[in-house]
Amino acid sequence: MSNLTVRQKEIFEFIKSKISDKGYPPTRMEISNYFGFKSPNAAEDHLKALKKKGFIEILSGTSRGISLSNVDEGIPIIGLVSAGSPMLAEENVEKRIPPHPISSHGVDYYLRVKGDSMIDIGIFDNDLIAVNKDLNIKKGSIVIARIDDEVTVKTLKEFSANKVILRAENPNYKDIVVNPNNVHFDFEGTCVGLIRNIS
Amino acid sequence: MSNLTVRQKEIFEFIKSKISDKGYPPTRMEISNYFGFKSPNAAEDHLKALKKKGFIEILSGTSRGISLSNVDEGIPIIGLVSAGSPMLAEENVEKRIPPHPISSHGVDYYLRVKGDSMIDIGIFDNDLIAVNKDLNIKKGSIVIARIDDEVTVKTLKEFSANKVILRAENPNYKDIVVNPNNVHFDFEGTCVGLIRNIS
DNA sequence: ACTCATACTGTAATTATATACAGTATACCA
DNA sequence: TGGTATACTGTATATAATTACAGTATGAGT
Repeated sequence: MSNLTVRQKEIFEFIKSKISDKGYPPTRMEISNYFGFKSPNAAEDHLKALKKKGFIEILSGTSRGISLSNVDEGIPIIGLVSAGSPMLAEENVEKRIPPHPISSHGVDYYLRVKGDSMIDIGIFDNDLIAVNKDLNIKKGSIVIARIDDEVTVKTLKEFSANKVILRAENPNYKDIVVNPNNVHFDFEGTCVGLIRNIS
Repeated sequence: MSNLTVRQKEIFEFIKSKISDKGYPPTRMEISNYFGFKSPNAAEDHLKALKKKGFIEILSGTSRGISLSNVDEGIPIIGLVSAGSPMLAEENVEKRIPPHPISSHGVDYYLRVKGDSMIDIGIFDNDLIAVNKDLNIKKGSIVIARIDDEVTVKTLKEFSANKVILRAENPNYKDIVVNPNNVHFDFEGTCVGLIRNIS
């Protein structure tokens, strides 16, 4: 999405919004009217730019023949996280799937759960948890944290400038006590939902 | 969906499939070509019939101006089930939400879980379980069963002509042993997934 | 200085599309 | 037995839509 100009992005968003609420893409004329262009060719030029940059496909001779290119479609599933790489780095994306059907917060990605440390609150091995990375971290939240490049899901019990306590929801695990000044520590997000496939 | 003729249903399905895989609705000509009509007016007539029956909306003067009417969109969430009513009766539908993002089987509806009888396998109070109603019931499956108009979710332990054993996944609950000949008993479906919102 | 990308105006032509009108034939309902 | 719905063919036309060509103007990169 990054190598689009501001104007091109506006056009692209307009096309997406038309598709989602009307059910079909706009014509050149409709784009021009919306943006106040006096010539349909202005829209044509923009479409060509979007095509060139790989964001849409244009079917020639077809009315409203604009298809969105399915790059980056869907919410990414993050499996194993490579050391040092940002959560959403492409190398960590297992695949992409549709949005969470009922999450009341935005979902930035799904994280595949490894292990049984959270089974007492119903988070099992191989479940997908829905993560929002911008929500305010607060005591009692289920948080996704990174400690020295290791990513973990735990309940946040305490949270101050020099002491963080993370608790597993499984009596077999001990609390993790961290001083963020001594180790590399980051909150990666908050768990806002869960998805499980039962086959 | 019921008061459509066979032909009309075919047309309607064709329109839906075009929208979902091309991203825009078909023209009269494209419909005619697909069905082998020799006149675009055959398609026009069908569209008018579909409009009259409320399945689509047509925007006049607009190319590909066909919108699906949003009746029955989404997978229903079933909350409390009224005694005697079929699972999917409209009175039982709490709301409708998008499909399960990763379920490998079809999902006919979601059932809102009440109680803690399945917590040992991570199914908690208020979770939504995804139910497929046509899957083969087999030992070990998590099944949705109706016993004398009461709907319950349990693991199927035994299953023969005159004995069914349903087991809760929580040691505080006893097995439910049923003779299908003596009580009103039905399998309503199999649990194929789970969704949870964490707020 | 030159090219290229961006962001448009203005005009115009071909073709894609919607859609009315006139029929034909079958089936069902009252 | 006449009306209405279904399911088409066949023709025709106004208009919706794509899309090429010719410009103008600005800013970035080389």
